[in-house]
Amino acid sequence: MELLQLLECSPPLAREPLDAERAAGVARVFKALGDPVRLRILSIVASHAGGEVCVCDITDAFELSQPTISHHLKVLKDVGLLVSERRASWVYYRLVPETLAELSGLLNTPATV
Amino acid sequence: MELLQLLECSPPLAREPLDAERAAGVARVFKALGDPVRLRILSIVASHAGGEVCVCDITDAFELSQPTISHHLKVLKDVGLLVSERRASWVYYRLVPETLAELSGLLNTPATV
DNA sequence: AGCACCCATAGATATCTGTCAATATAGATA
DNA sequence: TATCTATATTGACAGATATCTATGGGTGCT
Repeated sequence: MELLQLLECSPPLAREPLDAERAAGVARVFKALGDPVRLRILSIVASHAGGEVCVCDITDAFELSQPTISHHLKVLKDVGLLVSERRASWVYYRLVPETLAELSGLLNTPATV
Repeated sequence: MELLQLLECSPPLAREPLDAERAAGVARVFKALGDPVRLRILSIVASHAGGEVCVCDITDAFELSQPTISHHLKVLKDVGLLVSERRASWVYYRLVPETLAELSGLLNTPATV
């Protein structure tokens, strides 16, 4: 099952105990967010006017090697938080807001549900 | 700075690029959520009627050693997602809904902000 | 064709992490 | 005090991960 589909059919954590299978899928996404560099990359992409960012712009924002940034982008893409598109020599990354929204809903507490 | 305070004064990821210092703090919390066992523990505590759960009940829900569960509880507690209280021989864990709510807010996308 | 630039992949390595067995600590009870 | 139960801590170890260098693949330009 796709991760986004799994997120879509998962009730908030505070509603009922999460079963093992869903927990494994959801944990993959949170683990992707559990790195400061990836959080910053995601934030750069998510907050960028126009909605997409070139890899070169991301690389410039860090003092890390280009392969390291490429690795982090792949992790974020693999869990469905980002998508990429190549145009000419450049590759552009965009946020998948649905995935972020599903995650947000998962964290809703009884008061907010 | 306390992690909850840091979360409280962090704008949504999609509002502006997260600075390195905040990213480090926020990543700690997401990293704690990035393990399936911890997600299930958190969900058990969060969804439990009465709001608190004895460690023994959590241990019974997994086929893992007691020290392993204790370790995961410590991780969740260290990032401010859970608090604990000892009463007699037993230790009870409770959710900190504010932390969960702040995380949820952090993930809000432009459409939802 | 050749070159320069952008990005991804492969391989290596040091560090981090999840797990367990063993042990320690704290409270209750006899 | 001795002992039992519940939980935490310690130490060890296998596997995961973040990072780098080196290399490959794709695109445009001359």
